Amino acid sequence: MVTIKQVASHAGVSFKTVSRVVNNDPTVKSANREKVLQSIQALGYRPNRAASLTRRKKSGIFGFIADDLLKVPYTFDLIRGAQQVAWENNKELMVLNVNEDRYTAEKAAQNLIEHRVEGIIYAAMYHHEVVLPDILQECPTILANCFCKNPRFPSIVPDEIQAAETVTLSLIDAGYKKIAFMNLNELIIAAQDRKKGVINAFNRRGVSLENLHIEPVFYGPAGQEVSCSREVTAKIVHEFKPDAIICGQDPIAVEAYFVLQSMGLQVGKDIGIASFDDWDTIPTLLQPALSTMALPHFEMGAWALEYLLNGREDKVHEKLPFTLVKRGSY
Amino acid sequence: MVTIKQVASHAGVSFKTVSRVVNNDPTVKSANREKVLQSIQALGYRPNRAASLTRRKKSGIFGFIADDLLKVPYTFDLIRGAQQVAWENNKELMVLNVNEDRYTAEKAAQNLIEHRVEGIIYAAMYHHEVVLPDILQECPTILANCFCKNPRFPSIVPDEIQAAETVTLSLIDAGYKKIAFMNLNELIIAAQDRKKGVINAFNRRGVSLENLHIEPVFYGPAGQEVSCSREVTAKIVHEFKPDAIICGQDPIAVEAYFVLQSMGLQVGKDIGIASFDDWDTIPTLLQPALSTMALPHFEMGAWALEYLLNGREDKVHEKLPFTLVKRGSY
DNA sequence: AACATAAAAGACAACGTTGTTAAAAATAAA
DNA sequence: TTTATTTTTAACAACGTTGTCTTTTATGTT
Repeated sequence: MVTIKQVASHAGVSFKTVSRVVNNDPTVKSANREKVLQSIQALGYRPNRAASLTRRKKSGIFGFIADDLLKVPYTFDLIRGAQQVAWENNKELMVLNVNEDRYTAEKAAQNLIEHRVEGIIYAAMYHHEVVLPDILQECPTILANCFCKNPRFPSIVPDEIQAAETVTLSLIDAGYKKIAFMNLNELIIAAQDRKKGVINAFNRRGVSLENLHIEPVFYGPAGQEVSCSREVTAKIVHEFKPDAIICGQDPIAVEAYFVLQSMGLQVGKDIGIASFDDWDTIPTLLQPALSTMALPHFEMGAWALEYLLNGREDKVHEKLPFTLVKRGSY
Repeated sequence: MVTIKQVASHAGVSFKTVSRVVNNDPTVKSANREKVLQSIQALGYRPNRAASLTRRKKSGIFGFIADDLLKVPYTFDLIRGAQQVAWENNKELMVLNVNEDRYTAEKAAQNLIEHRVEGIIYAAMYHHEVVLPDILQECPTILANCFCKNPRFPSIVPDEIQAAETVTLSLIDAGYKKIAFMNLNELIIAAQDRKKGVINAFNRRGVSLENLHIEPVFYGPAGQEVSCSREVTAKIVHEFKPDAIICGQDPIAVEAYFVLQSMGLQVGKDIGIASFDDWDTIPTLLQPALSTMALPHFEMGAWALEYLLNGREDKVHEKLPFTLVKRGSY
């Protein structure tokens, strides 16, 4: 490949002048700058990042380690958010998808550190606790959409309580009186916190908890969960007779819609439905479109990169709010 | 950070010996190797990739440019496939998500070339024609899930004709007599090719085309398409009276299921449904689960990286087959 | 015109590695 | 034991940049 020295001799200046032009150093006479620019163009010169990094102290690269689990569409927004902030600051993001057996987080972190990244975001597909390899202590690291035992790692997670409280208040204020909540697997933090949020809302509005029914629809250890959304929907409608149902995630709502339709109930009219996630394409695929609490994935990604970018060292454990996306389902 | 020289003086050898140990050079006495290894451990040495790249000819890095559109869950498999092959060969993949206005493919390619990547995969969310920036000609580049006018760029795309033919043959052979195909927007290549495939199947089995009805359910220019899946489903069932429907993509099937249920028709019993994509979570969310032609995203990603890895220069335009995932919908 | 000063360009070391070649040490052969 | 040969280590250049310092050139002042 063409080097700075070849450009220099082609332009008839010293190679240091070429370096100055490439780095937009203002102390170059415009006549020379012009000559150099033309030579760069003519020879097709491309700076060699590796070489420049040997002299610069900062690499300008940030790492993003993604739990392979990253299968759910909207989680990609975590990457987007981080990348957006990286672009705005002329930084680069190296995304590595990891996977327990094939390519471990340990290996990924090692690669990133060898590239001298300025910081690492470790992101998980769903909000849960993770165990990090020790090597991550060698580099500023922030957890996104997850947390770990070691308090020295800062983290940014969605505010599950706020989300549940917000959507429940919205339902109550819209006039719904009897609400059922088909929760996620109670083993996961999101389910536990959302339960609190729903109850908070009832208490804040002074509504008796007799008008609330909470029941999980996923059981079993993570990864091999069994769903019983349809059965629970049918049972709840028959027995508890709610006028609104909150679903723990958008796919549950899809199943609920089917069951309700088969029972002759019209969503949005005979019964209100709300949900969590804003799982791309699903909410608008339904009729009426699904009102759902959108996870702040993009915002978490952006927040995490911003944290690293600012060279912060404080061990924050931040929570970001969900956003209510109101559509026609209640 | 710790350098090779610091390790050397700690271990009491020359820095070249440390370099040899790091690179697994067998010509190091095991006693010395041991000493060096311990020093590396003790000092927490991490090789500096940038520095090593100044001397090595190959960077060991491949670039992956993803059309931002990458919003659909399964498309992530393109990246997974490429990454898998990269891992197996001890290479790295730099994934850059691009976006018409914010971060162009041009800019992404420039960055990758500055990192001296050995090759670039340019991947699109859906199978369509793309326009590539000229800079990509400076580096071995292959298109995945897309193609472009310039024949000098090799490409790997899904075999739409094969897919449509396969699923149609499967339906005919399962005894279905009247088949409706709710196609994608006819402006896109997938819709055009699948139409051919469906017709091929009818011809191969000698079934009259009177038993086939093809109609698109998306209209308008890409990006601002209007869907009329529900209307078309209802109309087709009333007028054409098919015993099986093929949906152009899984979300269309979701809508069809709703319409059919509302008409009192049971999928898998009264009417067969098949689809394209294997759009994660959707097929198994439905009841009965949806039989669908899975796009070979993972395989395309892997194939593309393999192509680059082998230093191939031939201008192939390869097609990879879909896989029929048979579930209960027909 | 002479001088002082500021602006621009150049020379050269340095970055942390690997490649090459020479030297030293270990081993085998005589 | 000496010599030849092989194995192992070391010395030093090289990679393509940027940082620092010096020199040259241009500009302004008297």
